[in-house]
Amino acid sequence: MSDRAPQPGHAQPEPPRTPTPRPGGRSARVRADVVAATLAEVTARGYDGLTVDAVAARSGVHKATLYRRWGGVDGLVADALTASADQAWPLPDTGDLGQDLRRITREVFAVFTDPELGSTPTALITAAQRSDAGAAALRAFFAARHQQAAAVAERAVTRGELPPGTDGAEVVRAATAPLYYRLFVTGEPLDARAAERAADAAALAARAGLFAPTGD
Amino acid sequence: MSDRAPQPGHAQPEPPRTPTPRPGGRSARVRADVVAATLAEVTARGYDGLTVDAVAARSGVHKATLYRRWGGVDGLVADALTASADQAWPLPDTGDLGQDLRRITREVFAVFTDPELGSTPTALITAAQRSDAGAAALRAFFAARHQQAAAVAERAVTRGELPPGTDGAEVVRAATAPLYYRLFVTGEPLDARAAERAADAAALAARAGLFAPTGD
DNA sequence: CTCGAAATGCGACTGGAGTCGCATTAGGAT
DNA sequence: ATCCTAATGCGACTCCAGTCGCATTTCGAG
Repeated sequence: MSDRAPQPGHAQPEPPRTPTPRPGGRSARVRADVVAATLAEVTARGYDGLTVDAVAARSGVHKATLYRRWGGVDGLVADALTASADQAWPLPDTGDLGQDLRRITREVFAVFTDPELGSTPTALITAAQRSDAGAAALRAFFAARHQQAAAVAERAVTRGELPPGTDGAEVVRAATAPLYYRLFVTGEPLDARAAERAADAAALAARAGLFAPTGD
Repeated sequence: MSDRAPQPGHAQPEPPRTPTPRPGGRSARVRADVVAATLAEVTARGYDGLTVDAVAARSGVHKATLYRRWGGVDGLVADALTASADQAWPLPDTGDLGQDLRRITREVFAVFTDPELGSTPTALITAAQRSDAGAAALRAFFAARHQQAAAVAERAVTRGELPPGTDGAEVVRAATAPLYYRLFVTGEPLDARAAERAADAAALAARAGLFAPTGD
């Protein structure tokens, strides 16, 4: 407000000196607000109703800032997904692989068939498929999920229930894939029996050693 | 044409006589052009590059007509998908369920990992997930695929390889779901080994009777 | 405390998607 | 052959997502 301070004179050649010197600052607060607003918007209005303007209005951050830092709706979704990747799902430990896998698939079933619980992850996953940034965030998201859930298979290996060397993440993928397949690819209705069957089939294949290197 | 005379003088109240008397006409030709243009556009520019204007320009059909009849990009994709649902995939018949399923999953793998072959179905599936019309078309598309491919399981039942009452479509879903799961949900890379493992796991579960009503 | 630079706020501008009313064309029926 | 009507062509209009240049604020450094 005092004077202008228009970088006069100094046009010396110092291009790549400090590319990103001080990113930390209020940016952190802004980002938190924006992520929260994005999640709230995507939950309230679904993916198709998600607009940059709405996130700007809800978060109090200017629209141009959102476009500058996130590049658009895609980036917002990707960032929200990244922030959501840390949250842990309840991981069962019943002492039996089949039971554990059933719990996992039932949990997936319960979350995504509940309009309240499922709207946010559904919208997030749908939205993330549309951009490279979103796809990368989605990969990281599921990688974290798989790695986390692989523990049930690893415990089964320890118990001697599964052959050593079994790829735990692959077991989890086999168990949950039919559910996500229906939810996000074919759009077929999902029921509890399908969830159980998928878990049982995965457990069966895992016990047969199909997910171990020597099982080939 | 003889008896059914046109009541010219009769101004009697006949509101719901012929709401949509003659839809057939050049509409068929227009539709064929539009579907072809939509497929060409979605193949050439991907889903994000698909615009109504581009389809209008390529097909020679006016933009307003496209919006009137198809409602937008979503409807165009849905119609293109419906038109594509009839095309048959090569269906193996090796005499062994495991081999047949492996052929199927390898075919899926081959198509979707080939940039040339896979771009159209990939874009179509991605696009279809964004609207109700597209989702409905996608369901029909996969229903046709499943019903078609279920034949390999039904033949296995006839051979005595699978228990009677086995849900053939469910077997196919189990075999292919892990592939589509990676392709369209997690975005993980797809390899031939994963395709084989999915087929083997499905065959194993099917033989164990998990997809038969008594298998519960 | 003061200064510098980056990040944000701000509003106007642009471009294209989508809509509307009307003129024209084409197919079906008498 | 001729009329009737639905379907299409046409262009202008609206509206909103996304961009740009500049003013302002805030954080880090000295």
